[in-house]
Amino acid sequence: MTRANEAWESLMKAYSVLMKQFNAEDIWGDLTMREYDVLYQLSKCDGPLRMSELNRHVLLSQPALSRMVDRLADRGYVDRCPDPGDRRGVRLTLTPAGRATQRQIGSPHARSVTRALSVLTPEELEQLAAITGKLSQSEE
Amino acid sequence: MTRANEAWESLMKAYSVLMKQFNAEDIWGDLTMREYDVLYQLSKCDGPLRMSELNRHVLLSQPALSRMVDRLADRGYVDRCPDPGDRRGVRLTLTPAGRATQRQIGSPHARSVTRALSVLTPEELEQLAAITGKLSQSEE
DNA sequence: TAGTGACTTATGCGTTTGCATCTACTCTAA
DNA sequence: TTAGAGTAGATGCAAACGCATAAGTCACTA
Repeated sequence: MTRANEAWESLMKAYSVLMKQFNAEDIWGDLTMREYDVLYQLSKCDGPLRMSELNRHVLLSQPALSRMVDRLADRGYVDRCPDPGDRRGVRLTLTPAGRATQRQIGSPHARSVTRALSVLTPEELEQLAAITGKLSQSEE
Repeated sequence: MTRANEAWESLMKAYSVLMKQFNAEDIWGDLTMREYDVLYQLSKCDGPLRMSELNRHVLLSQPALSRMVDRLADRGYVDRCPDPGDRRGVRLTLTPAGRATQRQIGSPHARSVTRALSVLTPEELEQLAAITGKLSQSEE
Protein backbone atom coordinates (compact mmCIF):
# COMPACT_ATOMS: atom_id res chain seq x y z
CA MET A 1 0.00 0.00 0.00
CA THR A 2 1.63 3.21 -1.15
CA ARG A 3 1.53 6.55 0.61
CA ALA A 4 -0.77 7.82 -2.12
CA ASN A 5 -3.27 5.04 -1.53
CA GLU A 6 -3.20 5.58 2.19
CA ALA A 7 -3.78 9.28 1.71
CA TRP A 8 -6.70 8.70 -0.65
CA GLU A 9 -8.30 6.18 1.66
CA SER A 10 -7.92 8.58 4.54
CA LEU A 11 -9.51 11.36 2.50
CA MET A 12 -12.44 9.13 1.57
CA LYS A 13 -12.94 8.14 5.16
CA ALA A 14 -12.92 11.75 6.34
CA TYR A 15 -15.42 12.59 3.62
CA SER A 16 -17.67 9.72 4.60
CA VAL A 17 -17.51 10.36 8.34
CA LEU A 18 -18.19 14.07 8.03
CA MET A 19 -20.92 13.60 5.42
CA LYS A 20 -22.79 11.22 7.69
CA GLN A 21 -22.34 13.63 10.56
CA PHE A 22 -23.68 16.58 8.59
CA ASN A 23 -26.50 14.55 7.14
CA ALA A 24 -27.62 13.51 10.62
CA GLU A 25 -28.10 17.12 11.64
CA ASP A 26 -31.61 18.46 11.62
CA ILE A 27 -31.06 21.52 9.47
CA TRP A 28 -31.97 20.42 5.98
CA GLY A 29 -35.67 21.20 5.97
CA ASP A 30 -37.32 19.82 2.84
CA LEU A 31 -34.03 19.47 0.97
CA THR A 32 -31.65 16.56 0.67
CA MET A 33 -27.95 17.31 0.97
CA ARG A 34 -27.56 16.76 -2.75
CA GLU A 35 -30.30 19.26 -3.47
CA TYR A 36 -28.73 21.73 -1.11
CA ASP A 37 -25.44 21.26 -2.93
CA VAL A 38 -27.08 22.25 -6.19
CA LEU A 39 -28.56 25.37 -4.64
CA TYR A 40 -25.21 26.16 -3.08
CA GLN A 41 -23.31 25.82 -6.34
CA LEU A 42 -25.83 28.12 -7.99
CA SER A 43 -25.55 30.62 -5.16
CA LYS A 44 -21.78 30.87 -5.62
CA CYS A 45 -21.99 32.02 -9.22
CA ASP A 46 -23.82 35.29 -9.62
CA GLY A 47 -24.36 34.85 -13.35
CA PRO A 48 -26.61 32.08 -14.68
CA LEU A 49 -25.05 28.64 -14.95
CA ARG A 50 -25.29 26.13 -17.73
CA MET A 51 -26.51 22.66 -16.87
CA SER A 52 -23.31 21.08 -18.10
CA GLU A 53 -21.23 23.55 -16.10
CA LEU A 54 -23.24 22.82 -12.95
CA ASN A 55 -22.81 19.13 -13.62
CA ARG A 56 -19.06 19.57 -13.41
CA HIS A 57 -19.41 20.72 -9.81
CA VAL A 58 -21.86 18.09 -8.63
CA LEU A 59 -21.33 14.36 -8.16
CA LEU A 60 -24.39 13.29 -10.13
CA SER A 61 -24.95 11.84 -13.58
CA GLN A 62 -26.22 14.25 -16.20
CA PRO A 63 -29.73 12.73 -16.33
CA ALA A 64 -29.99 12.73 -12.53
CA LEU A 65 -29.01 16.38 -12.41
CA SER A 66 -31.44 17.23 -15.19
CA ARG A 67 -34.29 15.74 -13.22
CA MET A 68 -33.16 17.23 -9.93
CA VAL A 69 -33.16 20.69 -11.49
CA ASP A 70 -36.61 19.84 -12.83
CA ARG A 71 -37.87 19.16 -9.33
CA LEU A 72 -36.13 22.20 -7.86
CA ALA A 73 -37.74 24.33 -10.58
CA ASP A 74 -41.16 22.83 -9.86
CA ARG A 75 -40.69 23.69 -6.22
CA GLY A 76 -39.81 27.26 -7.09
CA TYR A 77 -36.17 27.23 -6.07
CA VAL A 78 -34.54 27.38 -9.48
CA ASP A 79 -35.34 29.26 -12.64
CA ARG A 80 -34.44 27.56 -15.91
CA CYS A 81 -34.66 29.65 -19.04
CA PRO A 82 -33.39 28.91 -22.53
CA ASP A 83 -29.97 30.28 -23.37
CA PRO A 84 -30.43 32.90 -26.11
CA GLY A 85 -26.91 32.33 -27.44
CA ASP A 86 -27.17 28.56 -27.69
CA ARG A 87 -30.62 27.15 -28.09
CA ARG A 88 -29.54 23.70 -26.98
CA GLY A 89 -28.62 25.02 -23.58
CA VAL A 90 -30.33 26.21 -20.45
CA ARG A 91 -29.49 29.05 -18.09
CA LEU A 92 -30.04 28.26 -14.44
CA THR A 93 -30.52 30.82 -11.70
CA LEU A 94 -31.71 30.70 -8.13
CA THR A 95 -35.11 32.25 -7.56
CA PRO A 96 -35.38 34.61 -4.57
CA ALA A 97 -36.99 31.72 -2.68
CA GLY A 98 -34.15 29.45 -3.68
CA ARG A 99 -31.57 31.96 -2.57
CA ALA A 100 -33.38 32.47 0.73
CA THR A 101 -33.60 28.74 1.37
CA GLN A 102 -29.94 28.25 0.51
CA ARG A 103 -28.95 30.95 2.98
CA GLN A 104 -31.25 29.64 5.67
CA ILE A 105 -29.71 26.18 5.48
CA GLY A 106 -26.22 27.33 4.61
CA SER A 107 -25.84 29.35 7.74
CA PRO A 108 -26.18 26.55 10.31
CA HIS A 109 -24.40 24.16 7.98
CA ALA A 110 -21.40 26.48 7.73
CA ARG A 111 -21.27 26.52 11.51
CA SER A 112 -21.33 22.70 11.59
CA VAL A 113 -18.47 22.58 9.13
CA THR A 114 -16.47 25.05 11.17
CA ARG A 115 -17.13 23.02 14.31
CA ALA A 116 -16.18 19.73 12.63
CA LEU A 117 -12.92 21.15 11.30
CA SER A 118 -12.07 22.92 14.53
CA VAL A 119 -9.82 20.01 15.47
CA LEU A 120 -7.38 21.32 12.87
CA THR A 121 -4.92 24.12 13.42
CA PRO A 122 -5.07 27.17 11.14
CA GLU A 123 -1.92 25.89 9.47
CA GLU A 124 -3.49 22.48 8.85
CA LEU A 125 -6.59 24.11 7.37
CA GLU A 126 -4.35 26.02 5.04
CA GLN A 127 -2.48 22.88 4.05
CA LEU A 128 -5.66 20.88 3.55
CA ALA A 129 -7.15 23.52 1.26
CA ALA A 130 -3.91 23.82 -0.70
CA ILE A 131 -3.40 20.09 -1.13
CA THR A 132 -6.98 19.25 -2.09
CA GLY A 133 -7.02 22.25 -4.38
CA LYS A 134 -4.00 20.85 -6.14
CA LEU A 135 -5.76 17.52 -6.53
CA SER A 136 -8.87 18.86 -8.22
CA GLN A 137 -6.97 21.24 -10.45
CA SER A 138 -4.71 18.53 -11.77
CA GLU A 139 -7.32 17.16 -14.16
CA GLU A 140 -9.91 19.57 -15.47
CA MET B 1 -16.30 32.31 4.41
CA THR B 2 -13.95 30.94 7.02
CA ARG B 3 -10.78 28.99 6.39
CA ALA B 4 -12.54 25.88 7.66
CA ASN B 5 -15.35 26.24 5.13
CA GLU B 6 -12.92 26.84 2.31
CA ALA B 7 -10.94 23.77 3.30
CA TRP B 8 -14.08 21.60 3.46
CA GLU B 9 -15.30 22.84 0.13
CA SER B 10 -11.93 22.13 -1.39
CA LEU B 11 -11.93 18.64 0.06
CA MET B 12 -15.40 17.95 -1.32
CA LYS B 13 -14.36 19.20 -4.72
CA ALA B 14 -11.27 17.00 -4.77
CA TYR B 15 -13.41 14.04 -3.73
CA SER B 16 -15.94 14.74 -6.45
CA VAL B 17 -13.40 15.32 -9.21
CA LEU B 18 -11.39 12.23 -8.41
CA MET B 19 -14.45 10.05 -7.91
CA LYS B 20 -15.76 10.99 -11.33
CA GLN B 21 -12.35 10.34 -12.80
CA PHE B 22 -12.08 6.91 -11.21
CA ASN B 23 -15.63 6.03 -12.09
CA ALA B 24 -14.99 6.84 -15.74
CA GLU B 25 -12.21 4.28 -15.93
CA ASP B 26 -13.04 0.97 -17.49
CA ILE B 27 -11.86 -1.30 -14.71
CA TRP B 28 -14.98 -2.04 -12.67
CA GLY B 29 -16.26 -5.09 -14.49
CA ASP B 30 -19.71 -6.02 -13.22
CA LEU B 31 -19.36 -3.99 -10.03
CA THR B 32 -20.33 -0.44 -9.20
CA MET B 33 -17.83 1.62 -7.24
CA ARG B 34 -20.04 1.34 -4.18
CA GLU B 35 -20.08 -2.43 -4.48
CA TYR B 36 -16.34 -2.48 -4.92
CA ASP B 37 -16.02 -0.37 -1.78
CA VAL B 38 -17.94 -2.97 0.20
CA LEU B 39 -15.71 -5.76 -1.09
CA TYR B 40 -12.67 -3.64 -0.33
CA GLN B 41 -13.74 -2.92 3.24
CA LEU B 42 -14.31 -6.62 3.77
CA SER B 43 -10.93 -7.45 2.25
CA LYS B 44 -9.17 -5.18 4.72
CA CYS B 45 -10.43 -7.02 7.79
CA ASP B 46 -9.31 -10.62 7.91
CA GLY B 47 -11.92 -11.61 10.49
CA PRO B 48 -15.63 -11.56 9.67
CA LEU B 49 -17.35 -8.20 9.89
CA ARG B 50 -20.68 -7.31 11.37
CA MET B 51 -23.17 -5.51 9.16
CA SER B 52 -23.31 -2.54 11.52
CA GLU B 53 -19.52 -2.36 11.62
CA LEU B 54 -19.32 -2.45 7.84
CA ASN B 55 -21.98 0.24 7.71
CA ARG B 56 -19.70 2.54 9.67
CA HIS B 57 -17.14 2.39 6.88
CA VAL B 58 -19.50 2.84 3.96
CA LEU B 59 -21.52 5.88 2.95
CA LEU B 60 -24.83 4.05 2.62
CA SER B 61 -27.95 3.81 4.73
CA GLN B 62 -28.39 0.65 6.76
CA PRO B 63 -31.20 -0.72 4.56
CA ALA B 64 -29.29 0.05 1.37
CA LEU B 65 -26.25 -1.75 2.70
CA SER B 66 -28.37 -4.70 3.81
CA ARG B 67 -29.73 -5.12 0.33
CA MET B 68 -26.40 -4.55 -1.36
CA VAL B 69 -24.88 -7.33 0.75
CA ASP B 70 -27.88 -9.41 -0.25
CA ARG B 71 -27.07 -8.95 -3.90
CA LEU B 72 -23.36 -9.51 -3.40
CA ALA B 73 -24.17 -12.74 -1.56
CA ASP B 74 -26.50 -13.83 -4.36
CA ARG B 75 -23.71 -13.20 -6.82
CA GLY B 76 -21.34 -15.30 -4.79
CA TYR B 77 -18.98 -12.56 -3.63
CA VAL B 78 -19.92 -12.40 0.03
CA ASP B 79 -20.76 -15.03 2.60
CA ARG B 80 -23.24 -14.04 5.27
CA CYS B 81 -23.63 -16.43 8.18
CA PRO B 82 -25.41 -15.95 11.49
CA ASP B 83 -23.24 -14.77 14.36
CA PRO B 84 -23.16 -17.58 16.93
CA GLY B 85 -22.57 -15.12 19.76
CA ASP B 86 -25.42 -12.78 18.89
CA ARG B 87 -28.29 -14.30 16.98
CA ARG B 88 -29.52 -10.91 15.80
CA GLY B 89 -26.30 -10.30 13.96
CA VAL B 90 -24.61 -11.49 10.82
CA ARG B 91 -20.98 -12.26 10.09
CA LEU B 92 -19.79 -11.17 6.68
CA THR B 93 -16.81 -12.58 4.85
CA LEU B 94 -15.53 -12.44 1.30
CA THR B 95 -15.85 -15.67 -0.62
CA PRO B 96 -12.78 -16.75 -2.59
CA ALA B 97 -14.50 -15.39 -5.68
CA GLY B 98 -15.19 -12.12 -3.88
CA ARG B 99 -11.60 -11.82 -2.78
CA ALA B 100 -10.35 -12.60 -6.27
CA THR B 101 -12.66 -10.01 -7.82
CA GLN B 102 -11.64 -7.41 -5.28
CA ARG B 103 -7.98 -7.99 -6.04
CA GLN B 104 -8.55 -7.98 -9.76
CA ILE B 105 -10.24 -4.59 -9.63
CA GLY B 106 -8.21 -3.23 -6.75
CA SER B 107 -4.94 -3.60 -8.55
CA PRO B 108 -5.60 -1.26 -11.49
CA HIS B 109 -7.61 1.03 -9.24
CA ALA B 110 -4.70 1.40 -6.85
CA ARG B 111 -2.55 2.39 -9.80
CA SER B 112 -5.13 5.00 -10.84
CA VAL B 113 -5.13 6.42 -7.34
CA THR B 114 -1.36 6.59 -7.29
CA ARG B 115 -1.36 8.32 -10.65
CA ALA B 116 -4.03 10.81 -9.62
CA LEU B 117 -2.19 11.73 -6.43
CA SER B 118 1.19 11.89 -8.12
CA VAL B 119 0.84 15.66 -8.37
CA LEU B 120 1.52 15.79 -4.64
CA THR B 121 4.94 15.65 -3.05
CA PRO B 122 5.69 12.87 -0.55
CA GLU B 123 5.47 15.48 2.19
CA GLU B 124 2.05 16.63 0.98
CA LEU B 125 0.80 13.02 0.88
CA GLU B 126 1.94 12.65 4.45
CA GLN B 127 0.21 15.84 5.49
CA LEU B 128 -3.00 14.93 3.65
CA ALA B 129 -3.18 11.55 5.34
CA ALA B 130 -2.43 13.04 8.75
CA ILE B 131 -4.96 15.86 8.46
CA THR B 132 -7.82 13.78 7.06
CA GLY B 133 -7.05 11.11 9.64
CA LYS B 134 -7.46 13.69 12.35
CA LEU B 135 -10.81 14.70 10.86
CA SER B 136 -12.34 11.25 10.86
CA GLN B 137 -11.00 10.34 14.27
CA SER B 138 -12.44 13.42 15.88
CA GLU B 139 -15.95 11.97 16.04
CA GLU B 140 -16.26 8.20 16.27
C1' DT C 1 -26.50 24.66 -48.33
C1' DA C 2 -26.87 20.08 -47.36
C1' DG C 3 -24.58 16.64 -44.78
C1' DT C 4 -21.96 14.85 -40.92
C1' DG C 5 -20.31 14.66 -36.36
C1' DA C 6 -20.16 16.85 -31.91
C1' DC C 7 -22.61 18.79 -28.19
C1' DT C 8 -26.55 19.82 -24.74
C1' DT C 9 -30.43 18.44 -22.38
C1' DA C 10 -34.41 15.23 -21.88
C1' DT C 11 -36.75 10.70 -21.50
C1' DG C 12 -37.63 5.40 -21.07
C1' DC C 13 -36.64 1.92 -18.06
C1' DG C 14 -34.87 -1.22 -14.77
C1' DT C 15 -32.20 -0.88 -10.45
C1' DT C 16 -30.92 1.14 -6.14
C1' DT C 17 -31.71 4.33 -2.47
C1' DG C 18 -33.63 6.26 1.89
C1' DC C 19 -37.34 6.57 5.29
C1' DA C 20 -40.34 4.38 8.17
C1' DT C 21 -41.32 0.38 10.18
C1' DC C 22 -41.10 -4.51 11.49
C1' DT C 23 -39.28 -8.67 13.56
C1' DA C 24 -36.13 -10.91 16.29
C1' DC C 25 -32.89 -10.94 19.74
C1' DT C 26 -30.23 -8.97 23.87
C1' DC C 27 -29.66 -6.59 28.18
C1' DT C 28 -30.98 -4.53 32.53
C1' DA C 29 -33.33 -4.48 36.53
C1' DA C 30 -37.32 -5.14 39.36
C1' DT D 1 -38.46 -14.58 35.21
C1' DT D 2 -40.15 -11.24 33.05
C1' DA D 3 -41.29 -6.44 31.50
C1' DG D 4 -39.37 -2.79 29.02
C1' DA D 5 -35.80 -0.46 26.65
C1' DG D 6 -32.27 -0.96 23.33
C1' DT D 7 -29.90 -2.99 19.30
C1' DA D 8 -29.23 -5.71 14.61
C1' DG D 9 -30.76 -6.48 10.46
C1' DA D 10 -34.76 -7.04 6.98
C1' DT D 11 -38.78 -5.38 4.34
C1' DG D 12 -42.66 -2.27 2.08
C1' DC D 13 -42.81 1.52 -0.64
C1' DA D 14 -42.19 5.82 -3.02
C1' DA D 15 -38.53 8.57 -4.75
C1' DA D 16 -34.17 9.04 -7.06
C1' DC D 17 -30.43 7.08 -9.65
C1' DG D 18 -27.56 5.52 -13.77
C1' DC D 19 -27.34 3.67 -18.42
C1' DA D 20 -28.73 3.86 -22.94
C1' DT D 21 -30.71 6.56 -26.12
C1' DA D 22 -33.60 10.24 -28.28
C1' DA D 23 -34.34 14.94 -29.83
C1' DG D 24 -32.84 19.27 -30.90
C1' DT D 25 -29.06 22.45 -32.00
C1' DC D 26 -24.47 23.87 -33.42
C1' DA D 27 -20.26 23.95 -36.30
C1' DC D 28 -17.57 22.57 -39.85
C1' DT D 29 -16.94 21.06 -44.58
C1' DA D 30 -17.81 19.63 -49.22
